Amino acid sequence: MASTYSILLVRLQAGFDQLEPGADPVLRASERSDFQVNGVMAIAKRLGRNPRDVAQELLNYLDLKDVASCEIAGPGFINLTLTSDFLSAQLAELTTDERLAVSTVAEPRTVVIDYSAPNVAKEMHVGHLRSTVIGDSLRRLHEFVGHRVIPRNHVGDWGTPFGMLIEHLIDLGEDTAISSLSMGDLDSFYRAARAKFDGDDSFKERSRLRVVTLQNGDEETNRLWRLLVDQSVHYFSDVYAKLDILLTPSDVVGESFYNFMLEDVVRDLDAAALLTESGGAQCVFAPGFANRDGEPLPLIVRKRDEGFGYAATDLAAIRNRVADLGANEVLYVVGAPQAQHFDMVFAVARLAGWLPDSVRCEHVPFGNVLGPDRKMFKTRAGETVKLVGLLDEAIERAENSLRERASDLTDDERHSVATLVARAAIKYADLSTERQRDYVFDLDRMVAFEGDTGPYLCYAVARIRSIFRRLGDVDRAVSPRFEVADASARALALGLVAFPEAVEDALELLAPHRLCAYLFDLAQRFTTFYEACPVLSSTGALREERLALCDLTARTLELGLGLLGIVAPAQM
RNA sequence: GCCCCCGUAGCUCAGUGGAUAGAGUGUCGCCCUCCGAAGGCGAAAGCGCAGGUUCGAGUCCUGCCGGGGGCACCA
Repeated sequence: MASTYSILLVRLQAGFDQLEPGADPVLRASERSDFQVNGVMAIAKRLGRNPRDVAQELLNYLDLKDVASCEIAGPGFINLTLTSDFLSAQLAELTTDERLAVSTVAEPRTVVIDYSAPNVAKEMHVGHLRSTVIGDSLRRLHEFVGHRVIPRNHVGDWGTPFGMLIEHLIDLGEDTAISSLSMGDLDSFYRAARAKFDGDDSFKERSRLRVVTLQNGDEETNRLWRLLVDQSVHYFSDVYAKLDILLTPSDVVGESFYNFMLEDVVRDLDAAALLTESGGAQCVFAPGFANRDGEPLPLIVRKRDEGFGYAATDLAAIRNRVADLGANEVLYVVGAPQAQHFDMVFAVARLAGWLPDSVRCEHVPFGNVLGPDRKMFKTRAGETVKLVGLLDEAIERAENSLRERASDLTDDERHSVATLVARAAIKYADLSTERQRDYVFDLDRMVAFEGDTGPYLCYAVARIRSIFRRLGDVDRAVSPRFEVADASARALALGLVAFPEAVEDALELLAPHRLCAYLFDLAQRFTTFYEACPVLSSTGALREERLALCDLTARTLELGLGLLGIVAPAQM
């Protein structure tokens, strides 16, 4: 079905085209009426005419009678009020539309989304939360509208630390090492290796040699390396499961995967005459980048010691994604500090011809997670905060909150509900702030059942579902005629029909927080309606309408939360 | 020094060049013989500063102030 907004826009566009072909009607939701049209003033300006006269003329061209009434207001706004027939018809269509009026795209793209990217043999910590949660939501959004998403978990599974990690593994013995890693205590393994590396020169030398044998493809060394990687990937999967993140081991395509392509990357850059030697390193100088002295800033693809930098890996990855995976779009959900690096990598990839203009390649940056002191979030001891620990604590707090509020859940039920609520709390808190901005991690606020939180949205869903539980699940299929006479019901209805634009907005801007804001607003509209309009004690057509509004609200919240990677419990 | 991001209510945050800048939280005041008060209704409270562009600026441009980040071989 066509969304309410899109129907209005098509009609308006036809009218605007007669004034000035292609002019944007600037259709927006409004507080003064249902929608407002702001585009007239701009046209009047260009035509050198009085805006209200132009608005008056436009009304002659507009064919809106069956959908909305118009009123010219202020300097030249046009306020639209939907006819009750039209609003009713839109609502009726929604009741039978699984997609709630969100259309699928006409031209599906192949979208590579690079997200999460933890490091092998290292704990997943809060630093990975944003990439993981935001990337996962972007993935769900793209898939929902019909794009083909290829997730890539670009894990750090290569480089100099692996010499020391493998030597440490050998020292421990495989069995001991594996059992220690499989307990998920990756950090202590890493730290032990690090400590030996820093304090024991012979170990350091062994580690250095081990890197060489690893990179030369020594079979036994690679087997040991593979053990480390597999154990870590297994652990990551546990964390993803715990957080309900879609990533699987088959999405893991780590740095090592591109290893054998790096020689070619450098060779081809050289062949394209893009390569320059500088300070012993092989570099590409893309125009527009300067260092702190104002001199050209290189992208170093091959270091002085002949090793490859991560720039080479990222270039190889772009090539692979465009040429082999057929990506039309590549999104890197990586922290904001890497902005310049990606600018340079993309610039070089374009210079080399590996990234055609037709391919959208974009760094999707996000701000830091800060502690209460507004510095990077760390424990009191200055260590990174484990993701699983965070989730466990959130579950515990959610469970306590649920226990306090006399609910008739069994202990098992309460625990599984608490798990869902805790996930909702953490994910929603992360997704609901504007991506680029740093945010202060405050578990108390996240798990609060009051306010703009995941738990509040869960509660809104649970309340609605409880109505239908009382009802015994009957009368659900009726598709009533909607009158939406009550102001709060009408406000709710307008919220319901706005869902497709919220989804599109989040997609276009790669901004899940837009969807969050919409869902919270919808939940508030619902509770206002719920206070004003008794459902079960009403009768006849009114009751049918109210039940249908309840059901639509629950479905919209559930679908919207689902696109954020959040599952709301039906009861809590 | 150059570049990027951010400065909105006491606090945490929304705000696609449009009308009277919105929420949450906290504070204060109301509302449970009524479907889940984990809620609702109401009040007080704000765009860092100065210019500029525009019919119209929180939004765009310039400068300044304040905070964070990046700026050649760790990714």
